[in-house]
Parts: sequence; structure tokens; C-alpha cells
Amino acid sequence: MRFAANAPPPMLDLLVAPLATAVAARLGRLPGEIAPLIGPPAKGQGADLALPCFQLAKSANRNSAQLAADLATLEVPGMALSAAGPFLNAALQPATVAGVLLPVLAGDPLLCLRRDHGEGKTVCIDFSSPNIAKHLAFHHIRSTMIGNALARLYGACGWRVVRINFLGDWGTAFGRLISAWHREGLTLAQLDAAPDRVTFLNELYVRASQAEKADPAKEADSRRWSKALEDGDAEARHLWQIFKDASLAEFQRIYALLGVGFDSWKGEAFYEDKMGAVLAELESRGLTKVDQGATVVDLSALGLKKPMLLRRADGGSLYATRDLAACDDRWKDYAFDRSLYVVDLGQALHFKEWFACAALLGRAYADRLRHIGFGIVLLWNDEPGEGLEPGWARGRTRGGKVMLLREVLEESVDRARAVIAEKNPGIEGDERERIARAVGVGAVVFNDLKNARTNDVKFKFEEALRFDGETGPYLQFAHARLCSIERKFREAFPQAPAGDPARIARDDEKAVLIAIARLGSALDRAVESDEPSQLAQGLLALAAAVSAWLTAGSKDDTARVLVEDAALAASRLRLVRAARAALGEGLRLLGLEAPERM
RNA sequence: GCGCUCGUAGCUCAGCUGGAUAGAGCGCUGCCCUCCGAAGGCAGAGGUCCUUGGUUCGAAUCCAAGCGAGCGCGCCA
Repeated sequence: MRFAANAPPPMLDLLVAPLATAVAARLGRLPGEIAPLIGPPAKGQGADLALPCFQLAKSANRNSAQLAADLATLEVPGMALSAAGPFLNAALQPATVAGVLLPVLAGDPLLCLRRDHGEGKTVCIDFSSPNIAKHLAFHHIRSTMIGNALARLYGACGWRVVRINFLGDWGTAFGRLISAWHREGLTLAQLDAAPDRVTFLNELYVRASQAEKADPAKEADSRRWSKALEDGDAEARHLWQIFKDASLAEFQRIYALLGVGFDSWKGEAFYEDKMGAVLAELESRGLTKVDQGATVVDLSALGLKKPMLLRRADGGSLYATRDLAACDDRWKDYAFDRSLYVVDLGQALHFKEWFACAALLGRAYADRLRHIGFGIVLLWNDEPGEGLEPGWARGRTRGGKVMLLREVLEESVDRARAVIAEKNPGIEGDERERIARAVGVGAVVFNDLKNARTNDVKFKFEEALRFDGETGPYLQFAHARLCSIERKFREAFPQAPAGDPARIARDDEKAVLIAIARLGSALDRAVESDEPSQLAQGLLALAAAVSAWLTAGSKDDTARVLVEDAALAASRLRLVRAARAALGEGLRLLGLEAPERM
């Protein structure tokens, strides 16, 4: 069983424990047997915890409704118990919840989003992995930000995290580029002068392809350069390195905007001379055979009907072999306990195959590999043509061009800047620019992370870049409101009293506390299922509770944080702090910034 | 043909690993700013949870079959 199956996380456990202990004592069971049965109640019951009594009744050979009624007579401090048919409901007093949680969070407000079950363990995360000399297209956001979020989520659970960008930096395209570069007599100065060096290389590539179609001699020249590059020719390698450096510099601009970094940039080229060993090992063990000139490995023993291709008929290497060689290298360097490959679901079979191949080779790491698949980006097509209905379609838009990640981010930042100028004209200059980036980028990133990763993402500019509803800016806004109240509190109460959890008495305040307490289990689920949306949904629930609470204060003066009674205000401020820290940390774990104003 | 991912409100999606009357955002209707930030909140209308069987005290959730959609299935990565 997985670790989380019957171990409630600390925060929520603090609330559940007294109930579990009391029930266990009455029934002669262990609290650890009862706690996992306690879950959220049905809506409209006015309860915070619920215990369905079916299983307990069965094992005690009793009627479930009678058992619930019996348990409802228990006395648990700070809780009102009631039976509703076969359910035991527990309504917690706000002050009780506050008394349990606020002192813990005062010590370390990030504790609600920290776990330690990854201590001493290492996870490798292979993500983003673009091809060089090509643009980061919009769809690259998926691998990049899912991988980034997972890296942070694992980190929050105590794992040592190795972030790997497995660059696509090898292939025949480079022979073509080198050939055209020479033919056109280009210089490094010209490349560096380009507004976008990847665009420069892209256009060179397009010209080269067209030229080759018209002239076999040029095609032959490309092939010569490809061969030279493979053979380690100094000039070819030098130019290849220039193309690679220029591409990485452009990538880094976007990674910086997204707040993403990597520990390893070893790409495909690095493994070019390291695949022979893996192939030789497979061959020497008699696991391979030759079929139609290609070298394949039979995986039928592991339930895969078709063999996997290891080497082309012309002797060229294939990327399954490259993945195996890279994995051996990572195992040697990091001795990982888990290794994630954040790659779209279209490649599921490829991963299944080479994972099986690793098992066949008896690799110790074979069962530590996980393919983290995700759905594709679909774009709305208004004019499909030929009488087809408008609808969601894979692929390109705007005249057949791929949508670039940078373009989408810039458009979103522009929109955010306009909204800030309108709603909060007091924010100007550098600060406005910084916040526009945080909000605009955050909107795009959260849109990508809020739903299950295996779903396809349906992208419409107007809808993905809106800032109302369940969006990144919605979370950021709730955070900014809390920050604002903290600022005003410091002005209004320079010498504030300490605050007392016992003064927390409102149901909407309790709802905020419970939403915070549930974040820990959301983090557990996010890591165990490699699913950032689990935390995203938890944060939406917290922000909704915060917004309802704070908005109540605009109609009802007594509901405000900043009431005249300084002791009450200070008490409520402790809740503001806890919620602000939880939201801010949750946003950061997903890879969004949490501005204090917006 | 085989495999993978899906099918929940008009649209886009949640549904905490089997629990009580299935929830949210957008859109629609009606409210709430002399403002602790309306990028917000409250209320309302709106669903044979694709179908049929099975397991179970209990199924949107697990199993099987079928229907429908998308994507893969030997020299690209």
C-alpha cells in the first residue's frame, strides 16, 4: 500500500484525532482504525467531519443507524455530535479548530504544505526537453509547467529533486543548418544581432530545405555535414555548439519568465557515443534479433506483443536506446528512488516498451520509472471549411502557424497590465510591470495545471486569458486582499495584542481553517499520483472560503478583521496570516508568483 | 484488429480513491460597493453522471461487455 492510504496528514489529523480516539474507546478499537474512516460530510448537514458507520456496525454485528445514534452520545470537547441515519456527524466549534491549528501555524505557517515522507529519497524529473534551433511552441508549456510543479511538490515532501532537461540537440537537421550557414556565408555576429536567434535559425532551416529540394548537390552537402558532425569534425561541432548556445539563450528568457530552472541539461547528443554499450549488452545476452535489417528486442515475455526497435537497418540509433543509455547514466549519477518522464500521452507505448526493456535487462531501477503522460492542447477552430462544424481541433491556428509560447505569455501579460491600470491605477512603473508578469503568466500556467493532466487542454485565447472565475488571478487576488488587510492592520494597531484563537467564532472563519488543514492531503495526493491539479483544486477551495469570509465583512461590520476591538482584530489577523501564507506557498508550489498587491 | 486516454449541467471541468439530496466556473436571471480590494460575494434556473449487466448494505467512483470521441501501433523523436 502507498504511504497515504491510512495516514491522515498532520493538520487534518489534529482535528480528526479527538473524534477517532473517543469512538475507538467506545468500541474497543484502535484510533488508527477509526481515523481513516472519517471523511468530509454531506453538504447542508452543518457538520465538518463525518463517520459512516456501515463497516463498524457490520463488524460489531449491530444496526448502523443505532450505532451512529449510540456514538452521538459521546462527549468530545469542542465538537457537537449528531446522528443522521447511519452517519455520525461532528460539527466543530470555530474556536476549537482555531485553538488546534493556529498555534501550530504560528510556529511555521508553511507547515500546512510540508510533508516528510520523501526524506532521504531522490527523484529525477525529465521535463520540458525541447528541440534546439526550434521555438518553444505553446504546447511546451504542458511538460514544462507540470514538471516544474512536480519538482516543487516533491521538494515540499522532503525529496531531493533532480530537474533534467533532455534537450533534443541531435539529428540530421544540423547538417542541413551547417551546410546552409556556409553557403550563405553567415557569421556569429549576424546571428547575435537577430532579435530572436531561434527565429534566425528557423528561417535558415526553411531556406535550406527549399534549396535542397531544388538542387541535389546541396542535399549531398547537407549529408556530408551531418556525417562530419557525427564523426566529431571540429568545425561542424563548433557550429553545432553555436546553434545550441543561441537556442539555449532564447529558451532561458522564457524559462526565466516562467520561473523554471534545471539541474542537468544533458541532451541527446551527450548519449550519442554511449548507446553502443547498451546495444552490445542486449546482443550478448541474446535478447535481440534482426528483422528486415533492423535490430529489435522481443518483449512478449513482458506482455508486449510487438517487438521494440533498437537500431535502424542503416545502423542509425533510435531513441529507445538513447533513453536506456541516459537512464543508466542517471542511475549512476543519482541512484534515484523514482524517475519521472513528463511527456505527452502519445508516447505512452514508447515508455512502456523501454521500461519493459529495462526490466528485461534486470536493471535495479526498472520499477522506479514512471511515465507522466498528459493530454494535448486543442485549439478552437472557427473556420474548419468544407461545411464542417466549428470545434476543437489539434494543431495550428492563425494561418497554419504554430502558436509560440512566448506570444501567448506576452499577450496574457499585456491583458494583465491593462486590467491593473484600470483597477489599480496606484500601481505604476516597474512594480506594475512585475505584477503584470506575475498575473499574466500565472493565468496561463494555472489554466494548464488546474485540471487532471491526462485531459486535453482546450485553449481559446479569450477564455484562457480571462481573469475571473477559477483562475490563477483569482487565487492571487485572494492572496493580495489578505496582504492588504495585514498592511492595514499594522497601521491601525501599531501595538497590537497577541490575539487569541478562542476569539475565532464565525463559521466562515472555520471554513477557511479547514480548507487550510485539507491542503496537506491535497499535497499527498498530488505527489502520489503525480497530479498537480490535486493541489490546484485545494487552493481554489481555500480561496473561495477566503473570499466568502472577507466579502462578508463588506456588508457586516462585525465580520471584519479590522474591528475596533484590538484583541479581536489581532485574533482574526492570525487567521489572515495563516491563510495568506498557505495561499502564497500553494501558488509557489504550482509555479505561480503571489504578488502582495495587484 | 490490438493498445492507451476519455465520456458528469448549454460550454469548460471538479467530485478528496465505494458513502447521505452529484458540485464549481463561464453563460443566463435577480441582488450586494459612503469600498478591511466588486479580478469579489449572495440567491435562482439548469443534470437518464454514455448504455447494459455484475460486485456491494451502498456505485458517477470498482469489474465486464457494448456505443461514441481522440491518440498511438518497426526503421522520427
